[in-house]
Amino acid sequence: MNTDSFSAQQRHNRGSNRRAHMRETLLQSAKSMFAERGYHDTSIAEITTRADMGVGTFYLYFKDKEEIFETIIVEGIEHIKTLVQEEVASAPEHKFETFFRSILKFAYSDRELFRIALTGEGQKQIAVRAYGSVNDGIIELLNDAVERGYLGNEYPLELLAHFLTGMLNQTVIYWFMFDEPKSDAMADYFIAFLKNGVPSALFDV
Amino acid sequence: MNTDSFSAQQRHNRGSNRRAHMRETLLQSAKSMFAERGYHDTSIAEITTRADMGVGTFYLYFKDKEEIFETIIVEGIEHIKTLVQEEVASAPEHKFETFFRSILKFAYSDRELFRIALTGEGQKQIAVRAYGSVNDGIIELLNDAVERGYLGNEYPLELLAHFLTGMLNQTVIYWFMFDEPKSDAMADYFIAFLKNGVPSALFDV
Amino acid sequence: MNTDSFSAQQRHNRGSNRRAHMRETLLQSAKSMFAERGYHDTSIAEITTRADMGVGTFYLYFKDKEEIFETIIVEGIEHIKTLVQEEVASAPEHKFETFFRSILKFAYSDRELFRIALTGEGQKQIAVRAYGSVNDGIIELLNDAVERGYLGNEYPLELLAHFLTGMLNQTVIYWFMFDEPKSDAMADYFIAFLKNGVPSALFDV
Amino acid sequence: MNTDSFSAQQRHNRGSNRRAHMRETLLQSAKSMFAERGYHDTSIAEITTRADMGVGTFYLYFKDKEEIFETIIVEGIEHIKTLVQEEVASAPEHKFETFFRSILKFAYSDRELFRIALTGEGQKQIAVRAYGSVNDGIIELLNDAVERGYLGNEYPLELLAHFLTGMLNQTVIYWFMFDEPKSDAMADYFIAFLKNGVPSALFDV
DNA sequence: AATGAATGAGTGTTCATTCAT
DNA sequence: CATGAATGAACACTCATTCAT
Repeated sequence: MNTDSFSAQQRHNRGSNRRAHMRETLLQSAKSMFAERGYHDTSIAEITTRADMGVGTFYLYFKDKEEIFETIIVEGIEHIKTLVQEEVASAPEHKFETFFRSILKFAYSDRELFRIALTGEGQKQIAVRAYGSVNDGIIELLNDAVERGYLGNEYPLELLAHFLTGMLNQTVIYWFMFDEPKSDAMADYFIAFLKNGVPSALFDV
Repeated sequence: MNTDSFSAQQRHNRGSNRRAHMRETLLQSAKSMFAERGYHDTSIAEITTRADMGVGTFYLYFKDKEEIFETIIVEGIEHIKTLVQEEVASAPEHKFETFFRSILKFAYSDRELFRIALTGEGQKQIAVRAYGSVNDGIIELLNDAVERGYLGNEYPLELLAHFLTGMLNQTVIYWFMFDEPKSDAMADYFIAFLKNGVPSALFDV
Repeated sequence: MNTDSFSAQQRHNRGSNRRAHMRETLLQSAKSMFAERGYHDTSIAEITTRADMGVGTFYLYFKDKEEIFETIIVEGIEHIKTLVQEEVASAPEHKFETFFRSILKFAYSDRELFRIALTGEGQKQIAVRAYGSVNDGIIELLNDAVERGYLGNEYPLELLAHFLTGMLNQTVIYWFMFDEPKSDAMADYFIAFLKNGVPSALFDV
Repeated sequence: MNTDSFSAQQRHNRGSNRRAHMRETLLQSAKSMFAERGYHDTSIAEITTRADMGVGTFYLYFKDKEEIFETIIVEGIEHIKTLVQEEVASAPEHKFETFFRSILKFAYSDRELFRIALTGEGQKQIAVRAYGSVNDGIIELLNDAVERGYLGNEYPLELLAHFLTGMLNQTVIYWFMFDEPKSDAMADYFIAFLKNGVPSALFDV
């Protein structure tokens, strides 16, 4: 490799890194703006100002406002999914419990993402897709349990998955208001609830 | 009372009724528009056109777009709350179970309301407030149970309430996609889940 | 007719007149702007400012920029067409000559219109349509002449019409630069040229 | 001349040729884009992409979009002018007729150029200047004829020139719509019209 | 009270032009 | 010289809100 081609390579890498960096900066800027003010009350100009760029630059990286919104959600979910899958894979004996503990952990650390998905509206379907993704993960888990004989037909799986998704969802909303309990303690309560339901005495009330 | 003041009264009543009727028409129109197209994609002009009124008339009844949105949610929730409280009051032996059966029943019959609250882009946390209301109802119930000794300190009440709210919430979302099971059967599953949680075998997966 | 319905009628007329007046003001404003600066260099804001209205008002009367441009051309041509037809009809013995004298007269008095059509571009086809209209008028005249035996097949009519249209067209361009000769004297030269062509001696040069 | 300066010269020539070639490529690219899509709907990026260059390169050869447009017209006209002058010079007995036959021939073969001039939205009167050039050629011819006593003062020369320019102009427009008659046959009609004008019988219509 | 014409601030998006590499 | 990423002015168009009638 001669100096010329090396420097060419180097320049290309620098350009490539720069490009990735610009894109990431825009994503971060948009993410925080969307979280603070919501999708409709955030303008492209505000996103680029916070990213310290010119307005036009935005359109070098994203087709339109919708696309950056979708990207934030989709990539965010994808990222969490990967992390959760890794943790689940590393605990093959307790996949079910690990799944919920793991998802709560990462949801807590990326609460902003969920706030956006929940309040973002954006093309309506995107938030739905986000939750769909969580739901699908749960269904997969339940199916696996059924196949391996750990679960009967007590409930339609779809429905059970939705109950669990709803609990996760609302837990994040809870965190919008209160910071405690943090994800570990929260997961304990969550799991306890899953195991026992509500105290049966309540049904005498 | 002389004729004059009588007719004035009468006129006043007529005016008053008329006023209430106009307001109601606007609320219905806005509710259906918001449900169909979402908050941001609905214009005041569309609301008044569907209500068969002039645009200006809107502002005689509501301060702005925000206010009618809030009114729809708040009054809708208030209405359901009243209905639920009546049913709960008529079943003093099974208040807890009745509460959930009742809320699922009315939520199912007024799914439009929840769709608006959910897709309305949490305009200034209104949707949150809506769920807050459901949550408050649950907390009240749980407090009552604690006071009467039916419930210990297994979970922080706030948290338990959120789990339950989340389940209710997601159940409505489930109904956006599937129409079955309807509210009665749904309530059976819901209650069963509350009583038993998930099959404990799942924790061996 | 009672006073009430009379005043209603009156109000409606006033509104109707007002509407027509607003529209006309916008058309005049746009026409002069387009003539001065061309289609692309004229903004809606400039049009409405000159018309002493708010920007939004523009869209109460025209769908978009393209539409007002088209309207100016089409209505302008239509208007001139009517005037020319009236003059031609009033001189049944000299329709051919009258047509050109008349069109030159009105083109001179509405030079702005032609400048717009010539420099406006706008959806390319519009200017073409404008000239098409002039051309069609000529063709009609020539066809009539053929049917009545005054014209043989010396030239393809289409072609002859285009020669004449081209002369008219360029005459208006001439007027963009020089104000003289005015339409009457110009028409004399025009007609003389039509009658005699160029001095045949030129073909010996 | 030492080797150094030789190679410098060589390098300069190579550079010079290269420079001319780049410029020409850009002109061709812009010309075809303008012809296809019009001045305003063509972006610099599209011009350079078609020329297989970077956007920035454009500005090494032309000050701005306006300048390349003007260059296309001016150089195009200049080129045709040269060709016409050559043909005219080679037919000293029939300069007048040859001029028109020649200009029609080259206009037909370079219709793209005229389409651009005509639809380019008279950017700063460039199209006018283009026609001015044609007009000037005609005037020169007529002046020559006057000086040599072949032409009297039947018409103001300027005016006569405009009539002829207008006919040429419209002939090209005719060719935008119909491909026939081609330039030779067209020239026959054109000359015939110049010689005879319209059949005088038309003035009885 | 009811109307709807008028308003203009606000926003997404484009594109000619610059300049660091 | 050549490049193309970055820029930001400019603009068409929307729509919540006002106000004269």
